[in-house]
Amino acid sequence: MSKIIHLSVPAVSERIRKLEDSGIIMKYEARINRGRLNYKLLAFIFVNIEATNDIQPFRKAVSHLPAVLECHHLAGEYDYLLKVVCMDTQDLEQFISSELKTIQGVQKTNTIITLSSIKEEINR
Amino acid sequence: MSKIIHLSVPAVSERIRKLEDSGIIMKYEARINRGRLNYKLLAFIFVNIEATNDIQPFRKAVSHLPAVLECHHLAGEYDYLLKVVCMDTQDLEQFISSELKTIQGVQKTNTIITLSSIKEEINR
DNA sequence: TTTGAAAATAGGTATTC
DNA sequence: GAATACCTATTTTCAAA
Repeated sequence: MSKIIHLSVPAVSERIRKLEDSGIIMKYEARINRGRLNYKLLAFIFVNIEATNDIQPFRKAVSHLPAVLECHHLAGEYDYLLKVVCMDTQDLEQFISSELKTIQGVQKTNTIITLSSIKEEINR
Repeated sequence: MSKIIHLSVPAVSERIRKLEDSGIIMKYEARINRGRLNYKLLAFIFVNIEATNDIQPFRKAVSHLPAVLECHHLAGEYDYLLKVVCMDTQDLEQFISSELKTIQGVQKTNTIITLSSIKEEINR
């Protein structure tokens, strides 16, 4: 008998299986302490893309950059928002000049440094 | 024999145990498809806090708001950046006016709506 | 290789539509 | 009466020693 949820083990298993099958649970993953692996700098970078032809290659490029944790298409002044992790400011500079700005069509960017993170979850 | 990594099962288990014990692996979690649970709207909200006295209560308050996935302390024009999930624009309006702006010291806010997410990972 | 715990499965009942 | 969601009991699997 499961203690918290007042359901037997098989009943819980069955519910989980249904969530998996229906795609509500997408995957399971380990949560890594980035700081311990020396990725101590978190930054948000707003990006504007020059031409519509550049959009698809840009999306593909950022998808493959390991420093880019997130990439969101935005409504408003900027086109995209990137969430980026680096080791330090030098590493960030390297990322911006040698990786981000070398992508075709990347025009204006605006980088905001995070001092600390009060909360960081992936699921609601 | 593990196929991908060319290591025996006990060797892999031992590595995982060390990562857990050292705090590099912090936890394991299921990744949920938010859209399937009707949380279809993702927004970033910049926030300024009026007085230094308001900071600690603000941090505590946002930590407990389920709609707030992330809260980062920023360098630059704004003090904090929130990543927020809602069901729709009406739900977002409700969040901003009835939850966020009722927190003591929350002054100027600037909300940016996400149209789509190209990439969304938690680990580097 | 062994052993113990956890997960999967089988079989059965109550409830809902 | 068909489908669903739960139970207990049993078997199987898997990981730690």
